Amino acid sequence: MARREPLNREKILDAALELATEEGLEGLSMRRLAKALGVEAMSLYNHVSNKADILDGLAERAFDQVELPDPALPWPQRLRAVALHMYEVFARSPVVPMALLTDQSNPTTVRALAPIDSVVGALYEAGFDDAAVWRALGAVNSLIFGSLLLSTGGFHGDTGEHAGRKQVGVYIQEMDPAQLPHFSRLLRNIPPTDPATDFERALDMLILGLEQIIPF
Amino acid sequence: MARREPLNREKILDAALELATEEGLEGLSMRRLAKALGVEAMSLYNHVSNKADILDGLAERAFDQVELPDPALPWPQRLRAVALHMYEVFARSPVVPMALLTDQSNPTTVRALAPIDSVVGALYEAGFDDAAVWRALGAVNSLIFGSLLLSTGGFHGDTGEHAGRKQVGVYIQEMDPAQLPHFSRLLRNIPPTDPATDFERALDMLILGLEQIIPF
DNA sequence: GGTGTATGCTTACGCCGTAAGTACATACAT
DNA sequence: ATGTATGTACTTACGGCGTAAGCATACACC
Repeated sequence: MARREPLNREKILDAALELATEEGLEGLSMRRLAKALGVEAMSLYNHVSNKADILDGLAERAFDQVELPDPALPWPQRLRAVALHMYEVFARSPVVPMALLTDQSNPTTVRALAPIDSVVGALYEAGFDDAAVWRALGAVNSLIFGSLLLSTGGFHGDTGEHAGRKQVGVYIQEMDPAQLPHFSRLLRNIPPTDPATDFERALDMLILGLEQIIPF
Repeated sequence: MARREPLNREKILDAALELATEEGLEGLSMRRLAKALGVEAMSLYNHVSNKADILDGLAERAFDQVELPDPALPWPQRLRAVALHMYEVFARSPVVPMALLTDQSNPTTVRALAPIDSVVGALYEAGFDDAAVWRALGAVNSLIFGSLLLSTGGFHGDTGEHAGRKQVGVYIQEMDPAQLPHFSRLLRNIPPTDPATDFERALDMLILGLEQIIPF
């Protein structure tokens, strides 16, 4: 009886990322994941400790892909580079920001936190004190994660919805232009923008704002 | 046999908000909600069509609490006022932004979309074209929802975590200051900031940025 | 009193994460 | 060559979830 090629953590994470990318976070279940690997659900527990562990692994892999910028660069460019890379990496694996924000994942390894450290370093170098660094870090993270979540799924009536048009069309028909004049005007003319460049512009505005309040 | 006080949608929404505020979105289940109302789970379906309907109801109530500013105000102040009110209202009911961003709720009524319409109106008045309005709306929403989600729950290693100290303490101990020098310095000195005022500052920076790029 | 309708209860289905126990293939010691 | 230990996988089971379907009951109105 031919023994099956053995399972391991990496294979599980590979399959989990693929499944979650196709089916979303709620489509990623231990049973479906096992089935995709040709295995029973409980067998997974020989290689990962639970579902949160899988999500942590995916998050860690993602953080790991974020390139850290040359520390010699001026701080605004460093901040910009890290934030953009984080956005791009997470946009490629939308499960990860979703899992992070819903507290289903909470990676704490050095590898995962290195990009954050880089951002914090840039802010300290700019001359901000602890409180200002804390606030600025929060603002940058909010923008990154908010943009990601709004552009993948959440609240279609509101923004993004990557592909656009499809669901938005429903709103246009249902909406009474007399009651929501501006919003319905906007929806009638949705421009073909790309979430990534939209994020980039917002980030630049934020960095501009930061540069204007650095203490001297 | 004493007939019980009849159920209705409002009572269900009241209890749902209370339960979700105490137990979080994942603690809000039809069974637990029914138990809190002294009723069986399936009885709820006589008054709401499903769980998403309950979440839509909560979101709508929240949006309804957002005060719309005097249209006579200059557009930056109007934008600021709506965004701040949205933040405050949602911060009071953290389930709502969570449900919106995870696509478990998607309200489409006029009442729910009025604040958005107000924001869009302010941006058009500023002179932005469709694409710029679309982007600015996305940036504002990202900041609002990102701030809310990061400060309630998501990714403690990263930011906010309202009460602070407790979980952060764990990180400080586990973290190697040699590998994450800046981040560990920051965590050692977490200043006692309030998420709401942090959001306010970030919003002001964003509005400042918007004012600088209005076309003339 | 009879009937229609709205409300609530019960049961059941197919999911979920995972605890606990079992079967078995290989690797090694004797 | 035989026996044993180890690790992997499978099976079963528990208590949760959302909700479809069917049944019981209490009231409003004739």
